[in-house]
Amino acid sequence: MAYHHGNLKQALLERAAEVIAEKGLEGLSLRGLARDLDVSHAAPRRHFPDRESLIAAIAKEGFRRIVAAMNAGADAAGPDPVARYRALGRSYVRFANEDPAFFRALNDPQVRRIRDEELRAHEAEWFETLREGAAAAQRAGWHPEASPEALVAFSVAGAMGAGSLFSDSGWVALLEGGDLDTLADEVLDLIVDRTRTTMLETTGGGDEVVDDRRAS
Amino acid sequence: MAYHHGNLKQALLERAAEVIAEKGLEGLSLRGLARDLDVSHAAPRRHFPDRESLIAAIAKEGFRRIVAAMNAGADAAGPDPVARYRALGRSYVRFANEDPAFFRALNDPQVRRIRDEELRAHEAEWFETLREGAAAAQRAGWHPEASPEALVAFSVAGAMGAGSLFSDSGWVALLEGGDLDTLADEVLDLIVDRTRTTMLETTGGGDEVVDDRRAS
DNA sequence: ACGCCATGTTTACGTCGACAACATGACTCG
DNA sequence: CGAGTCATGTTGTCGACGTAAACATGGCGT
Repeated sequence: MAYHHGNLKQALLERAAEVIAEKGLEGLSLRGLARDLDVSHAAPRRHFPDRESLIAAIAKEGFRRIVAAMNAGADAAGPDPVARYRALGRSYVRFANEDPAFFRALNDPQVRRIRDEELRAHEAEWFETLREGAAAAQRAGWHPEASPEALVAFSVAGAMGAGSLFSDSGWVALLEGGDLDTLADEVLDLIVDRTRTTMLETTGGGDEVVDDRRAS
Repeated sequence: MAYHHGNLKQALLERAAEVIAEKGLEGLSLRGLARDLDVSHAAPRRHFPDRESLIAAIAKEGFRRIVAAMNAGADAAGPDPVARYRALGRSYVRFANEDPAFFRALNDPQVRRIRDEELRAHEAEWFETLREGAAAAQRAGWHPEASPEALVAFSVAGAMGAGSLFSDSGWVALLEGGDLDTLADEVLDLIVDRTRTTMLETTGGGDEVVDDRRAS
């Protein structure tokens, strides 16, 4: 039996993700992790000086994964900026739906209050990904009448809101029938509202755009 | 000196609201409240059997206040269903912006996981308020092409998302310049998108609707 | 071979939620 | 008016947790 665990840091992160999925963020304790990994209660301290830093590490990884998923979704959506923009949001919501507890943990007030340069940078990167997507879509004729910053705020709000909604079984239970994926698609359609593209120039335009619902 | 506090329950709720504003929900402890109110550490137990029930009580009051604010906003917006719908959302975002910590606490995963019939009923009432507002707006010609349930989901997502965004100084800091109230108005405009009203029937219509930005 | 350093252990302290046993005093009813 | 009952607060205790300091182990480089 090794006195040293070998790769305790990684094991902690992995087990922590499991615990969050099972009991949520506030069910996560350093001592509990230590027990689960058959290690003394103070061992995790060598890798994470306090609970907050463990959570910060998990959150950083989470934002990294989300941004990666969003970029992958956009790339799969092809070159059209509006389709790419829609795919950003759709990928975000899909992430929220596929790993609800993890997603909710990322937006937990407890996480949002952590002062950590790296974490902030990751958050900002997510934010900027949406900003650039919205800006590109607008350059392509989407909502030409709106101010760019309003479109950013609208995009962030739409994404976070849809993520919150679809990651929470309590809210989902209040939605009547239908397939969740389909409903999420419809919500994304309302957010992106493709007939808005260049509408102010060519009234009634937009009918010829391809349906990108499944692009992500 | 009274052996009995007199109105400990109310005092606990009030002090709890302060603590949440100062340190967030996880900074709230029964023992801490007891200290603040110069009462023994077990006294709060007589009124709230555990921490969760205290939080549930606060959350119920919160949803009650939010629904009241939304209805008041809608009433102030006049009879037009679309204007009323917009006012529902605008009031929600205003609430989030005016009492950020309290608003965030209401959407805390910790709260969302509480099993409490009354709390659930209050949440559902909020949800249904938005549902009815969206349904009325649609009957008035708003987004006639969309499925009602998609509009509900879109409304809930838009509201929660905008609330999350504007109640979080971290996110707000990433928004560039401008007045927050104005930006919130613009976001609500993008959500409601009044030129959408009866657009499919009378293409290009909607220019004659009054501006209800300040209606709430 | 030696010693340093990363990594884990042990012990300890203070806070917390929760529980049980007890104290006080207000209010009721005979 | 006096006894009892009940709501409300107190004290004491337990186990879990975060955090910290002192100590142990063993791998690795010089």
